[in-house]
Amino acid sequence: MADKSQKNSKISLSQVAGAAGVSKMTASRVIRGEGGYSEKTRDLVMQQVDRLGYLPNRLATVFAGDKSSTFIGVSIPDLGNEVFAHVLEGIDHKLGSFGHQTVLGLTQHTETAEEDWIRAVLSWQPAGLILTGRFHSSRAMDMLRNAGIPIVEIWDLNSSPLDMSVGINHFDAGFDMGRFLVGCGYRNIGYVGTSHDTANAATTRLGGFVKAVTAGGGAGTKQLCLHDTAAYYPGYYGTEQLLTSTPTLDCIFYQNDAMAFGGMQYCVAKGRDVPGDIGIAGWGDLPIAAVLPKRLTSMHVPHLKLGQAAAEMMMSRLSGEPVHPTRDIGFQLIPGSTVRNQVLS
Amino acid sequence: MADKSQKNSKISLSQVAGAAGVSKMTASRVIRGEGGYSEKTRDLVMQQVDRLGYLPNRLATVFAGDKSSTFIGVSIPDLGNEVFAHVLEGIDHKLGSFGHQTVLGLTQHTETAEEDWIRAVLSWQPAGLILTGRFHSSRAMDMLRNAGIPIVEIWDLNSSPLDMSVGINHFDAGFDMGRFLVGCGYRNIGYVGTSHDTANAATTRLGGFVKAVTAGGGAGTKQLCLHDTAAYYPGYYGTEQLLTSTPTLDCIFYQNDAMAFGGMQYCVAKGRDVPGDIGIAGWGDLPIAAVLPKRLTSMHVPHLKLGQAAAEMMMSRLSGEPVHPTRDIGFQLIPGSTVRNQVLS
DNA sequence: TCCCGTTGAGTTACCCGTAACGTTCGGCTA
DNA sequence: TAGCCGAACGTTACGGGTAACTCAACGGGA
Repeated sequence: MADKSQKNSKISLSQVAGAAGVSKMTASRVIRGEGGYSEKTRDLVMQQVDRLGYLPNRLATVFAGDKSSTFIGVSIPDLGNEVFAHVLEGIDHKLGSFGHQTVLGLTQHTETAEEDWIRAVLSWQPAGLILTGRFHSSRAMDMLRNAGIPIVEIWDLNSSPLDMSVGINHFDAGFDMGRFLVGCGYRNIGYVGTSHDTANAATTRLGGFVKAVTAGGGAGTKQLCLHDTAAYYPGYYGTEQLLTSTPTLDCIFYQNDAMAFGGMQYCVAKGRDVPGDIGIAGWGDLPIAAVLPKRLTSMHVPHLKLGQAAAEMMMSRLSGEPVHPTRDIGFQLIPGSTVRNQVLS
Repeated sequence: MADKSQKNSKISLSQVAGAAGVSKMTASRVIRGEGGYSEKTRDLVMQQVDRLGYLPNRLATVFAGDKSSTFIGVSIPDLGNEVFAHVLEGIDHKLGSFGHQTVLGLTQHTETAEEDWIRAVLSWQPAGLILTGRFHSSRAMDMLRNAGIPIVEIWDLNSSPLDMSVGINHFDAGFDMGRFLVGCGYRNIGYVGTSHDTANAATTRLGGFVKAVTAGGGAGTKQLCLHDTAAYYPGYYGTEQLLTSTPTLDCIFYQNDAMAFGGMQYCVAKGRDVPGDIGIAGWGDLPIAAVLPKRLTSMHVPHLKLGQAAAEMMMSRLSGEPVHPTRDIGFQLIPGSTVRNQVLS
């Protein structure tokens, strides 16, 4: 009896059944609680389950039933950016509450890393995929279409998604920010961000931004795209670079709040008054804003809610409910006090 | 020919084999590239693989070979804390580079959530587990011991781990910070952190801290533990609470940098000079420190490296190499300038 | 007493790859 | 030209669990 518990290797259903003196099928029925057995049998089986520490092998279940698993592949560009950490948190909580698991993939903003990850994760027969962004390599697109599982594209709202999409329209959001800054009277506006090989939401946003600035009579936006992470320190030295090469700028828009904060610190360190001398606008409305004396001009996106919405769409689809394929989660401009007061027109 | 590509359902090896006019086994050999086939056969098979978009079903592979999967379960308390986001990033990159996948579990600092997640993830036959912290429920411990797979406990160095452990000694780190602050001449030191139902690294750290302060002649540390997340704003209002109830404090140690930064902002807002009136010390050395005019007194822990080290230990163990069961990743005290200069003794 | 429905439990086939053999066949040697 | 060998490829069994089916025992009503 006791010698069996020495074994480290996996306990299988038939071992449990054998120990309980019943057939595999009976043990299976008891463990799944689907009925068709006497109470005595149930006790016999459950006793052995406890004694042997049996854990069902879900791989085998998926395999046998030709049904999909309970794990969802989730691709995220990176976690250095707080924004995506919150999105992921929202996704994982919601998925967990439905008994599903997150299989993570950090793609480093590259399509090839995403493609490799998609191939790997699809080979494990996931129930669905949640992908950040709407740009994927063509081979990735082929695999995704062939997979025949629910897919939610998040962050960058895709009006004609592979399957489903939730996020915001980054072009519009960039446009709104541009119009707002122009409305504040700024005309020589710069941009500091990071560049990646592939198109992404930040690029789209910048497109909308530039359009609004140009349409509003601003000079062409002076752009600086660093080959670095979109973090505090790159924001600092990016601002240094930009202001050194173009000292006439009266306002800078940043790819995200971390960069904007870094930029603001540079300005403060150099004795430039914000927003008197120069306006600063970020993106994302980081939690740190709650304790700063000056609220950073930014754009609020409900990140946690976005993640939860993505997971909910996935769960609805998996349970066969009708799901609207796109969902705009919305954004809100935070006027803040790092730009001049808006000029009423 | 073309009508087959309409099918969304999974393409199996035998379908590929059938289309190529060879047996399953031959197709399998070609796809795995293990040799034993002619070039003509290889071309025939690979042609069908491309045409049909065949993706191997890894479930079946695991099943057939009785080998484990390429899943590594990774439990993390939460991602609101930047620190753990970086650890996770380090883990996922390293695992990914070895062709393994991260199955994420956010435990919200609770043992029951961790236990539920462990049960769920073990049923997917992961190759190994990486768990944050060294405290687990007793049922979790049973399952972990029975699982017979490599386990790395991270963050809080466990000198007698379940299997392997990498991290730092939080008691020592807390002690060092306490001794440092006492050395700076502080005697009425407060603490602001968050409380959770279960023991964790922050608790251990606080223990070491209190011991050093008491041993150094400081008054008993006045502690405030909020039921909230360890973030900027809780640091702000926690400081307000603590300083209102105990105005005589000359220094506050925080659970992490975010709280410390929030606390510092409160002090600044109330016109209190840091470190003239009051010293501020945090924990974690956040990236934001790089752009602040005053370096926050803190403790640097190489988070990314910690995550990578955990993944490396896991990979070494899985490939059968000998692995030292514990690894101290080390920490470094950042004196900063939010405390008074150390009094030389 | 016979028949039939119900309940409890066993049997078989299957899912998709792979390991371990078996088979075929062409080429080389004696 | 028999004999042998090895490359190339096929066959079979297996793994853990489940669906669908079969079967035996038992009890109640006609």
